[in-house]
Amino acid sequence: MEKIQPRSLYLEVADRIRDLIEQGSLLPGEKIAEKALCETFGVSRTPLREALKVLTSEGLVENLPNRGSRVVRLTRRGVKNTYDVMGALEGLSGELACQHLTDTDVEEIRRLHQLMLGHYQRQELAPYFEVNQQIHECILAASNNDVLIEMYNNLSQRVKRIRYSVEMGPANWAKAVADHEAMLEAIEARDGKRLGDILRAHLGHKLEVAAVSGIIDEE
Amino acid sequence: MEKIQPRSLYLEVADRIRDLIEQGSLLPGEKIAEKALCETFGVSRTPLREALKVLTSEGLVENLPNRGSRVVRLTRRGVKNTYDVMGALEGLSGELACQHLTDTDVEEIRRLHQLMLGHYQRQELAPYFEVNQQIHECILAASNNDVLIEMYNNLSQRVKRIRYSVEMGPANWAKAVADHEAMLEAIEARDGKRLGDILRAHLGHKLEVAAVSGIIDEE
DNA sequence: AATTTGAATAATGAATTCATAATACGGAAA
DNA sequence: TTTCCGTATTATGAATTCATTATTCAAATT
Repeated sequence: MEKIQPRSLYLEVADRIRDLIEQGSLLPGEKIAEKALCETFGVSRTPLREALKVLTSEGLVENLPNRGSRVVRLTRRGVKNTYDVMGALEGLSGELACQHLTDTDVEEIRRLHQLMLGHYQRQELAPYFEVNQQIHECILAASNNDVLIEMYNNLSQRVKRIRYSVEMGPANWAKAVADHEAMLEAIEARDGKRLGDILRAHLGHKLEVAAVSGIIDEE
Repeated sequence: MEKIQPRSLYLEVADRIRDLIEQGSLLPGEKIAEKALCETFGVSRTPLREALKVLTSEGLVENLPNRGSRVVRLTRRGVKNTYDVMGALEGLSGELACQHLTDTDVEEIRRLHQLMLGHYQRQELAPYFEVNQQIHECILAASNNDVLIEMYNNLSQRVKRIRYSVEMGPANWAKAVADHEAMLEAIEARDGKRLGDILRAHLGHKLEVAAVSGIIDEE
C-alpha cells in the first residue's frame, strides 16, 4: 500500500508560483499582487503569503516591507555569481560521485553519453541539452549528499527562467562535448579529483554561452 | 543621518528563533509549540508561523503537516554532508578572493594570522577559534559573491549549534595551523587555485575533530 | 492486565477581520 | 501648466476567528 502524503497548502502554492516564475508568466521585477494570485489559485491570503515567504528565502522573490513582493531581477553579475557557486557544487558532486558510483551507474552514464553524442552529431540542440542535463543530474544524485542536492536545485531554480538564446557557437559546443568526453574518462577511472576539476571548469563556459536574453537587467 | 529600516515582524521572529536554536534553548528534535512561543515573543501566530516557514526552508526546522514544527535533528551523516558542501564553498571563496583581495586586505589577514599564531602558542583555544573564524570570514567576504556568502552562512547556521567538544588534539591543532600557514602563502601569492585546494581540504579535518557532542543523533 | 474505542481537549491550518501604511486621484495654489 | 497638498482608495501586515486534525485520557471489552 502507498501512504498518502498530506501536503500543506502553502507548499502547493509555492510550487505553483515557482512554475509561474519559471515559465515566465511572472517576469523579473514584476510586482506580485496578493489578491489577484489568491483568486487564480482559489486560496486565502494566509497560505499565499506563507508561500511568498518561502520563495523569498529561496531567493526567487523579494519582500519590500509594506510594499509587497516582487520577482527578483536577474543581473548579469548575479547570474555569474550563481553559476560560480553551481560550478563549485558540481565539482564536489563529481568528487563524491566517484566514491559511490556503481558499475551499473557508470553504464547508465555511458549510455546517456553516447545518446548525447548522437544528438551532437545530428546537431539536435534541444535533445542534446535534455540528455546533457540528465547526465549532470545522474552525477549529482550519485553524490549521495542531500544537502548538496538541495543547494544545487535551489540555485538551479534561480537561473532556470533564463531562456538561453540557443545560439551555442560550434566552437563552444565542441568544447562542451570534449569536456564530457573527459568527464566520462574520469568517471570510468573513478578519478574524483579530476572529475571535480573538469566539472568546475565545465560550467564556466555555460555562462559565456548563455547569451543574455531580455530578462537580465543591467545594474 | 541613519536610515530607519522597516523590518517585518516575521523576520524579527525568525531571528529570535534562530538564536534560540543556536544557543540550545530549542534542542534538535524538540517540538515547537506555537502558542508558547507566541507568548514569549508577544506576537500573534501569523508572523510566528511565517517565521517557521522561513526556518523550514532554511533547513533548521521541519514541518509535519497537521503535527506542527520541530527543530531538525542533526545526524552524523547530515553534518558530514553539510561540511562537505561548506568545504566546496570555502574552496570557491578562496579562488575568488584571490582575484579581489587588495593589499590592505592581505595586510589585515596577515595581522589576524599572527594574532592566531599567538593564541596557538599560548594554547588559548577559544580566542584561537575566534580569530580563526575571522580569517575565514575575511576570505569569504573578499569573494565578492553574495550568492556564495548567503549559501555559506545558511549552512554555517545549521551546524553552529554543535558545541564542539573542545578537545582538539595537539596533532590536529598543529595540522590546522600548518594549513593556515599554507593559506597565507597562497594568499600572498594570489594563487587562487592553491588557496581553494587548501581550503577544501582544511574543512575536512574540522569534522573529524568535531567529536560528536550529545546533540547529534545516530540514525 | 492489556488493548481498543470514543469523547474531551488541545493544536494546527486556513479564512476572515481589523489596523496601518502606501498609492492614486483630484483640486488648490504658484 | 506644473507642483503641492489632502483625501479616498487600495494593498499589505498582523490579529482574530473558525474548521479540522491530532492528542490525551478514561472507560469498556477481551
